[in-house]
Amino acid sequence: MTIPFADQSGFLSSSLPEDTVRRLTEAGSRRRVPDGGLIHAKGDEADALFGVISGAVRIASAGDDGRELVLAVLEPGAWFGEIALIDGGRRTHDAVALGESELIVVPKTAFVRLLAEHPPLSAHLLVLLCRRLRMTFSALEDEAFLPLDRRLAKRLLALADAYGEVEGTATRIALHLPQEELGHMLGTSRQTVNRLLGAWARDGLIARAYGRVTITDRAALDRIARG
Amino acid sequence: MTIPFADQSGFLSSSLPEDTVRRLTEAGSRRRVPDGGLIHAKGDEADALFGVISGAVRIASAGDDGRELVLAVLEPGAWFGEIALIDGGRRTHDAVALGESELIVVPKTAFVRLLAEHPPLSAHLLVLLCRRLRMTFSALEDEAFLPLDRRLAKRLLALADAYGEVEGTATRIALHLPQEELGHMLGTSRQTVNRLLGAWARDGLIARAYGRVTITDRAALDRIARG
DNA sequence: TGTCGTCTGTCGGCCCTGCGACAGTCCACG
DNA sequence: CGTGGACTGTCGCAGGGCCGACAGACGACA
Repeated sequence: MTIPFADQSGFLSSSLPEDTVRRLTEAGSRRRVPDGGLIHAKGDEADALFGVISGAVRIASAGDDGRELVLAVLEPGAWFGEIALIDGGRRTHDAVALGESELIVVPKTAFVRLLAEHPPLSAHLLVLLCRRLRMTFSALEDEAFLPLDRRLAKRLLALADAYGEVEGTATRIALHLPQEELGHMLGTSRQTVNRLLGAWARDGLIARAYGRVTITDRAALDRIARG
Repeated sequence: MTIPFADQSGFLSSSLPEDTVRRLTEAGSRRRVPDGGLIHAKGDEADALFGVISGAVRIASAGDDGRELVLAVLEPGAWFGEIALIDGGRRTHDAVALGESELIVVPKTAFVRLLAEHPPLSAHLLVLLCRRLRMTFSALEDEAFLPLDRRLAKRLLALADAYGEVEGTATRIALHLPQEELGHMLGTSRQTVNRLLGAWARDGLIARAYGRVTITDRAALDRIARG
């Protein structure tokens, strides 16, 4: 499964003229959120756009039972929350801080004003929404088509791209990442994730540690991800 | 599973000022497509926006093997193909005519010009893209969370909404709809669909015919869909 | 009206995955 | 520095769903 938004680390800042980003940041204020702090919940009314300055934000939605689907983990530079602002609807997901995080909060009124006064913004938002749509389509297809091992391999590689810290020939995913969390991301159980990781660890593709995964043979993992 | 786009029968025409729709239709030409005709394939370069005048269009993407994921079946009044036009990328899905169909084809150049000359268009496209995103999110969640019977029930109800023909107390889905096609929509097998439909037919919720399904107890089906 | 391709209905075997259970390990926090 | 909570590793069972197979029903089209 791809991680929608994962390559959106730039979101606004990489895709919009520096000018626009500056206006947004100036219109907003900073807010510090503790680890696990709820930024907004699915179904909330929306009153702001957010940007990640430091830390990380987990975008997820919960099912009827306790299950949870993690759509993305956003890193610094990413912006989120624009959907409900644009269409006036409710929030589509829960957003929770992963580690103590700092955000930029742009009030709805300021965002709307900027949208009206600064025409380039809407043109760029169109492109960015299309990109999100493509990523979500891709996630949907992966979910429907790919066997679990390919999905897990893709997800690990994507996490490594976003959060990898190189250690010699290996890449450590610098996130607190219990196997149950991986299960949530894939819509599967902790035990199944454990079994796959176990097999890969035996073959030397990855190394497991407490709440942490390190990729030791990226090429082999890539081969699994591609089928 | 919800059907993304299913309530987009109006798409542009219901959400945009009549004025804009007129400009679009005037900028385009009409094209007749035979049953099963390929309008565009996933991965194609995009050179036009399409609107459905008559017939229907199936939006789907194929997996590596023969499998296929049907995202939506568009009815007259719906527009599609704007994503690749906006972001300049490839087509995200296959679009195939379902029954002899007539389309409006708006060339890319005309669409782009209208986007530039007619500011309200981009504002409305923003809202519409957000709506599509929400529907795709919803499809993704359904795929991840809902058991098969609920997904099938939801899909039948959505199809009945879009294509139902009332016959007394029953609603016949006026589409050629083999069970294998239903399986494709849900990412499951024909046999599993058959088993579920069989159980529901025994309980009087639906009636099955050759390539056709009729809903006879909508309330009960709704209860299944809601869990 | 006959024929052939499509669609339905149904089995049984098999595999994957979920789930409960439980022991062992790690580490955060007091 | 000790302890409780979190996480891992691993069974085995049960259930759901896939797949191949095949007979029978339907209907489009000649």
